[in-house]
Amino acid sequence: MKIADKKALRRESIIDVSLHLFATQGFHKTTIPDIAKKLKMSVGNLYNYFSSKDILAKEIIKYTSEVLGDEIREVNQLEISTKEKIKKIVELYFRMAKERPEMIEYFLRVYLSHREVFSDGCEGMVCVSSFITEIMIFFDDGVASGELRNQDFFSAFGLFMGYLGGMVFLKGENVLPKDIESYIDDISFNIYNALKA
Amino acid sequence: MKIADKKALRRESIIDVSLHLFATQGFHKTTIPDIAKKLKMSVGNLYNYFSSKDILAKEIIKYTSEVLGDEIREVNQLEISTKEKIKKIVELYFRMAKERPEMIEYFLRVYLSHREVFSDGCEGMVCVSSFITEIMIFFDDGVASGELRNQDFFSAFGLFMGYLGGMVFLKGENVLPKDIESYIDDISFNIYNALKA
Amino acid sequence: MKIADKKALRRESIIDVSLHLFATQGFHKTTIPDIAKKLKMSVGNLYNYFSSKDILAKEIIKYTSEVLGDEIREVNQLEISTKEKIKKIVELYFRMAKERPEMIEYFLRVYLSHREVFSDGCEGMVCVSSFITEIMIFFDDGVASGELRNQDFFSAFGLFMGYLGGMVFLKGENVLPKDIESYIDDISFNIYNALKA
Amino acid sequence: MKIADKKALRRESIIDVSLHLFATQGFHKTTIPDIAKKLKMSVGNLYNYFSSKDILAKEIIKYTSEVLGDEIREVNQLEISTKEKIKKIVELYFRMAKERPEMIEYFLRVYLSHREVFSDGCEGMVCVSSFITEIMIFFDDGVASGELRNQDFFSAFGLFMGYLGGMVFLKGENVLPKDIESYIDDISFNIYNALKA
DNA sequence: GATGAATGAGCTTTCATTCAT
DNA sequence: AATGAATGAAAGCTCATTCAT
Repeated sequence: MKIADKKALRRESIIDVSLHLFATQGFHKTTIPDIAKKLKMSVGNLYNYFSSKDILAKEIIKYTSEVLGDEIREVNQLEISTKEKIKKIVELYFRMAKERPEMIEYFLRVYLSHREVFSDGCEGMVCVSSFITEIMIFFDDGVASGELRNQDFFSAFGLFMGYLGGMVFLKGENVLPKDIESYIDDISFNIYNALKA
Repeated sequence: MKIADKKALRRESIIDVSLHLFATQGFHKTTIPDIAKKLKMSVGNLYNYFSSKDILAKEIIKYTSEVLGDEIREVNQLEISTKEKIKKIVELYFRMAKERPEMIEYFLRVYLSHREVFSDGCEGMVCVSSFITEIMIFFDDGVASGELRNQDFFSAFGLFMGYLGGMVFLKGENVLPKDIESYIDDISFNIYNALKA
Repeated sequence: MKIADKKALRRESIIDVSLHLFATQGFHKTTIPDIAKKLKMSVGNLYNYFSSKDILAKEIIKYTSEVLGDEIREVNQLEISTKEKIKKIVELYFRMAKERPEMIEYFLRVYLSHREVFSDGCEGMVCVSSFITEIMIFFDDGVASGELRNQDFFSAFGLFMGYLGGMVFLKGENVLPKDIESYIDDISFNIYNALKA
Repeated sequence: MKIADKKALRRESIIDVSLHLFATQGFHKTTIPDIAKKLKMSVGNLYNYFSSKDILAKEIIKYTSEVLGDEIREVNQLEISTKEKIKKIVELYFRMAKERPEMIEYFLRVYLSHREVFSDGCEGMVCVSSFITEIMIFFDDGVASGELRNQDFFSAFGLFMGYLGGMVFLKGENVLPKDIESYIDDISFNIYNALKA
């Protein structure tokens, strides 16, 4: 394997481990030595890959946004109704919340609430644009096909994503009486009703 | 004034100042000396009122939840349709987000994302029960009057509060093209459509 | 003793100990824990007195400059000839270099050569102005009385102070074959010859 | 070109670049990777030429001392009066301070003030002997020809070099009101007066 | 010789908390 | 009740040096 590839792999493994630790233990409770230890890597070497903890946090949100964006793009490209797309998106969101909860938790618990960290370099959601763009496409397509009411994008975006985020937050607090995936139908239905033409 | 009253007042002013600082600067960026300084009080004395920073954080979320709960209770007690109540709640939420942004920001940026702090003593949302209870009453009343569809409470709660929280987050990120209060009608409409019978 | 006095004393003892360590071990080789340890004080508390290592370094040079300035002022106030004043100043400089070598060494080895540290806040010798001012007075008086040739001040200052500093440097390198105080006459004579009218 | 020559060239370019960086940024602020980067060389390879940062620093001072010594030797070999030689030396010193300030700055700001670094291997000025030797020759010649007063060498050396170093220091601090070269006459005059028979 | 990823001790600085007054 | 000096563990980050390739 080439050295460049090896470096890229190492880089991704750092993102992976940090994402996990930040999401589960919190950004401030997770120290650089914690991350290095889990990676069996020296602290100094970690800094060869990411020159500060804040920069690492920003790279993680970009990465996360891309992964989520890619998944939604696939839904956008399906030849199905907007109603069905909504369900697909809710499904994939909750599936991720179950299988790779770190990603959604990172969004909710790190990105959303450490403005000091993201204010410099991630202003105006530029670091989550991959994700936002796909939601925008979903919405525009729905409006274009006449299935969704034409309204301010952020009003629709806030509903969709605030709702899903809120549910995952409730899941994280262990207050949901049922498995989160059992809410898929109800929630898709509510979203569709809210947004339909 | 009695000494007990004086103490209660002092206690509230600590909550007030801390709420403000935590919400604007972040929980970790705000130090106990910062708070004491702003209160013109010694750190030692501050510890006579709240025995740790974490306990202070928990008392603040209880306080905030009560203030928000009280406001919603007033709406619940009005003799108006559920549709109108939705609008009133959206209005009061956005009004607070504008006039006393600390409260909503504290919810979003401190409570939501520092599980380490709130996990011991605020499990399962007990520290925000005043607020949740009122939303529950609102929902049950709506269902009882036949205006709202009978569905899992958390499914409805997630929609309502996730949506509002999401909008305030977007406001905080300065990405909303319009003043948040201009969204009141759209959002109330969406929520009503999502929840109506 | 009043608390304020106690604090002032503590502050001075920090300056004293740091001056000593910086001058003998070098600025970078001396760590804050080193200083704290020698003072039997905690690292954190040291930061209550000086908010950074650089600031501490700047306060020390001001302090040193004042002490030296005070000594020279006394000479300036004597009713003696300029020739005699030169000798007095050389004497006091070498006496200090012998009795409190840290001061002169600090000048030579810390202040002179860590521009990064002093560039912000001590530009253009403002931190050593107490000392420079007295040399200026000495020189102006000498010119006024007709004993010294009227030349550019810096040309005279460089001679006087560069010479004395150079000698102390040589002393520090242990290359002088004789005790530094035995050079007093020769050096005073040279300086006088160089500057006399 | 032979391999040995290539190595010598490389070695010199390392000295050159390091001298520049140490003199301008300070010894501790300059890292080995900084130097390697500027040389477009790997750090590992740099260590093939100089086995530690300290050793590099010592080689630089030797090199610098030789360059300065060579220049002064040329003056010593001229058939001119000691008075004229003084002026020539002041001229060359200030010319260097202007054209290749790194050298003089290295003397003043690195060699002079990092005793920890030079104490092992450069004791008693052995690393600057090339330079000192020439000054010694200058002085002995002047005494032999009857132009200079016979005094302790270090007393004369401290005057000459302390003075010149002091002036360059003042130049570096940007406090000199005039260009340093405009001081040549005054300073040469002062030095001559101080040392003449 | 040449590379640069990797090491890890050590640095400055912060801050929740305590406690003598 | 009130003060704020004092503590000290722990954080983020740096960098001279090594060594597998």
